[in-house]
Amino acid sequence: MSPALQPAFRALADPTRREILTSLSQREMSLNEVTAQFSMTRAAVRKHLEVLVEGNLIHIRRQGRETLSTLNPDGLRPVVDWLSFFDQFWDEKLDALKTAIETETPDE
Amino acid sequence: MSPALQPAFRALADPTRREILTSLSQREMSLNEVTAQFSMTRAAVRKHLEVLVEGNLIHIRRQGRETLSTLNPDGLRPVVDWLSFFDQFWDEKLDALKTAIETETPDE
DNA sequence: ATATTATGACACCATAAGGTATCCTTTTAG
DNA sequence: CTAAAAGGATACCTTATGGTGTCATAATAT
Repeated sequence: MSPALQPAFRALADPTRREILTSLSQREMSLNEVTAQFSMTRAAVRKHLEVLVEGNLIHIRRQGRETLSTLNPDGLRPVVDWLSFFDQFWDEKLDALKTAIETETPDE
Repeated sequence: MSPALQPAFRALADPTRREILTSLSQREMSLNEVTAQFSMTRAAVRKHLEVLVEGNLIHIRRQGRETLSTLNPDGLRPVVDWLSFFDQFWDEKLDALKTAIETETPDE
């Protein structure tokens, strides 16, 4: 149950995989359906799906003769959490801006 | 002024680079200082820094004989924005939970 | 002036990554 | 039963990546 941050970040590093995630956010899709959205072979897409599984960003299940993939939003949690550490720096800038504005327009 | 999402995600995909970002969040550091935190050569670290610059996640400036790197928190913005699209799925789950709770304890 | 410090610039390497093509197996429609 | 549909599994290929080593160069301390 470890965070598994690396596999997730690794999975997100490829544009094709990010696009796949966006597609799967709409609905569950078979390998052929996912493949139809790209100009690459089914085998290539299958590899991307496997990387996404390793990153815990999607789930795959076999139904009959097709392989259905579904988005696993929770897998993004570790990533978002890691990034949230840097929120403080944005906040600091907002605070600085707020202070600047207040100082700029002294009310009394 | 484009988002440049890919270079940022690419830069974040490596654990060493993520660690560098964390270090730089503390203070500006020279190449030697950054290198001291890892068990790899200065050249290797320098390459990582270059990738971080391409991802717009840090800034580098030459001061005298040293090269100082500083964190650029704003560079994370495109990444966070992209990820925020998926927040809705978490919210949906929260809503489902809330609904479940409300249903579970009918008040009247 | 002269080491020493801090890098830049390359050349080079092994492995990981992203893709393709081919062949085999499992389901399912006729 | 038989062919088409949907994938799985390999083997292979090219480039990108993450690293190392070596040598040259700009700043600095003595």
